Amino acid sequence: MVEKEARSPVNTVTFRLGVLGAWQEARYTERLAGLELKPKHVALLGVLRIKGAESQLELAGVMRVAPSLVVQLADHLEALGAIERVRDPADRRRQRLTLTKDGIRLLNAAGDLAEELDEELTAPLAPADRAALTRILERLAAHTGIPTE
Amino acid sequence: MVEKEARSPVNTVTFRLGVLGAWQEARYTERLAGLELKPKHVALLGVLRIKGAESQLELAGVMRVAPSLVVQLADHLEALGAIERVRDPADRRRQRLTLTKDGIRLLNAAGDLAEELDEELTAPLAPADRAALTRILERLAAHTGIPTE
DNA sequence: TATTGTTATACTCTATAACTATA
DNA sequence: TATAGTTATAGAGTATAACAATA
Repeated sequence: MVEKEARSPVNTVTFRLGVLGAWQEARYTERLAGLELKPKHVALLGVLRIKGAESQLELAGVMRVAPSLVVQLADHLEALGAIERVRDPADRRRQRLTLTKDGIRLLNAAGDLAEELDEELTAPLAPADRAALTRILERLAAHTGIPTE
Repeated sequence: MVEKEARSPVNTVTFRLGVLGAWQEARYTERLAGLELKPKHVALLGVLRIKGAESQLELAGVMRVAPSLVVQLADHLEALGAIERVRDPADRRRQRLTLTKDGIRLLNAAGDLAEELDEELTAPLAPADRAALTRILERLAAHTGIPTE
């Protein structure tokens, strides 16, 4: 009979994802400051490009955040000129959000910043491991229902 | 001349680590509730087992959180009987924190919960990819100075 | 005077609840 | 009456600043 070794939680994937994720997100937040964006704004823009959104409520569902948060994020993005809100003529309660040219530029700029951070983070990894990490995280994201482009 | 493809930030390692990490940490927080612990408490216990701490200030440095937060976390863990605070006789300003038997039990229980979540999260991965993920995250943790047991 | 720990306060993020407009 | 969006409020988490004890 094999006694299971008591492993410290700090060595689990769960724990390390949490710590590394928070660490990397903090650094991303700093770099995004120049664009007047925070990661959640980027997430909203990203979802818009991937699949659009027939309503803000739908967007809240996809992003798994409260509808009231989508309002705040969209307010800011609209003020930046990154998105446009268009009332659905068929149902005037709904606001359709669309990416503007400037929004696409912002999203690409945010993408460049994220890639820079990727480079820095994965610098100590062998090329094969970098590729593996990218592939595995994509797999996990897809499996947990996180939007993927 | 190769034009670099504009990649969406949502497909970067940086962004996915942030989203997956927050998602998994939220689930871990739920499961830990029964132990009256939050992830930061587990982190403190974990660091204590790995390397001990000559002072709370040192612990704050290792954990990369404010000293005032260590006080709160330690207050709670002491109330649970998981740690003991012992004044350093040589320098009575310092509080040395030590894990108790109960603290070790709690840490192990928290480890079991994290392993359960690991199983669930990595279920869709091939065994080789699970191993790769564990190995790569450990590598990244070590490289960014995150404590490792 | 400098350092450790603690307490008081404030800020950020985000959710819940209440409200408005439209259906 | 039900739904989309919005606004108001509240809570969690954590940092910064002020303070106390010891060196």
